[in-house]
Amino acid sequence: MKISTKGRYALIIMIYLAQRYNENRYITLKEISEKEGISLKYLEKIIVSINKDNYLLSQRGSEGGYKLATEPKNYYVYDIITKSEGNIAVTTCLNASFNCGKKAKCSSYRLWNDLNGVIIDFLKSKTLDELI
Amino acid sequence: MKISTKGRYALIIMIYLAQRYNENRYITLKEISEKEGISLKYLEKIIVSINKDNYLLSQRGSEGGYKLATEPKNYYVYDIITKSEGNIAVTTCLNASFNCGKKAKCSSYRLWNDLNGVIIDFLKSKTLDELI
DNA sequence: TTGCTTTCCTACCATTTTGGTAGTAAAATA
DNA sequence: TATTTTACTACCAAAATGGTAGGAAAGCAA
Repeated sequence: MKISTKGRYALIIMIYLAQRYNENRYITLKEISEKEGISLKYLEKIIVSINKDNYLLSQRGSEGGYKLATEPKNYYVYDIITKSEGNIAVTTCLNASFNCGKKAKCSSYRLWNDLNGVIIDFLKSKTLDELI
Repeated sequence: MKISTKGRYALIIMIYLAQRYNENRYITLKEISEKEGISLKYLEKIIVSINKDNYLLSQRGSEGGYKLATEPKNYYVYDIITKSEGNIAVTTCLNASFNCGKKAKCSSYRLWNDLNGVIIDFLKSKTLDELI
C-alpha cells in the first residue's frame, strides 16, 4: 500500500519546476539532482515516464533542460502520479483484466472500488500551484 | 500503491465469518478455503496475523474453527487491513523512522499525509455489517 | 485411549517489484 | 568541434509478494 519513490520523486521534480515557472528557463536534471539529493540517472528515468505525450517542454544541449509547458495550476497531482507510477488501482481485483467472475456481487470489490474513488478524487483535486 | 492479497483475503475471511455470525458456530478455514477458492495454508498464515490480541474466537480440534467475538458492526475494515497488511502508510516518508530532515516544510510530505488521512478515515468509517 | 480434526508455529522458496546503475546515442549550443 | 544535456536501452541487487511444507499441540468423538 505504498506510493513508491518513482511517484514521490516525480512530484518533487514537478514541484521544483513549478516553483521556478516564472523564471522561464530550462532547468537541468543535474540541478534538481544536486538540490534534492537524488541520483541524476534515476531522475532521468523517472522524468522520461512523466514526459510522455510532451507533458513538459524539454530541450537538449547546453542551456537545455525541462520546464512546465503551462501554468502550475494546470498540472494535477493525479496525472503526475499515474504517469510515473502507472496504474494506481488499490487492489489487483480492480483491474479489468482480473477475472474472478463475481465482481458485481462482491462486497469486497465494491469497498475497494469506493476506496479507489476516494484516492483518485483526492489526487485529482490537487494541483501544483497548491503545493508551492 | 496496492493492498496485497493478505489484506484482500483477510477481508474475505472476515466477511465470510460476519455473514455467518448468527449461526453461532466455529467455522473452519477448510470451509472458507473451499468456498472462496484460496489455499488453506495461506489462509492459516493470514488469519494468524488477524487474530493477534484475540481479535477472533478460535477453537482447535473437530467442531473447531473461528468465529467473530462480537457483532459485525464492531469490526472496522481499518483494523482488519492494518492487522493483516501491517503499516499502511501511503509513502515511506510518512514513517517516523524516515528522516529526510525537512518534513515540516515539505509540501510533498503534507500532501502524502493528507492522502493518508483520507484513506484512514475511509477505512475507519466501514464496518463488517455494512459489507454483508 | 486412540484416532481424527483443526489451529498454531516455524521454515523455506520462486517470482515480481523496487530502486536503482551503466553506457551510449542523439541533439542543441557555444 | 567540444561540451552539455536529454533520450534510450540494458542490466542488476535487494526487498516484498504470494505462496508451500512439515509438524506440534489441543480438542472432540467413538
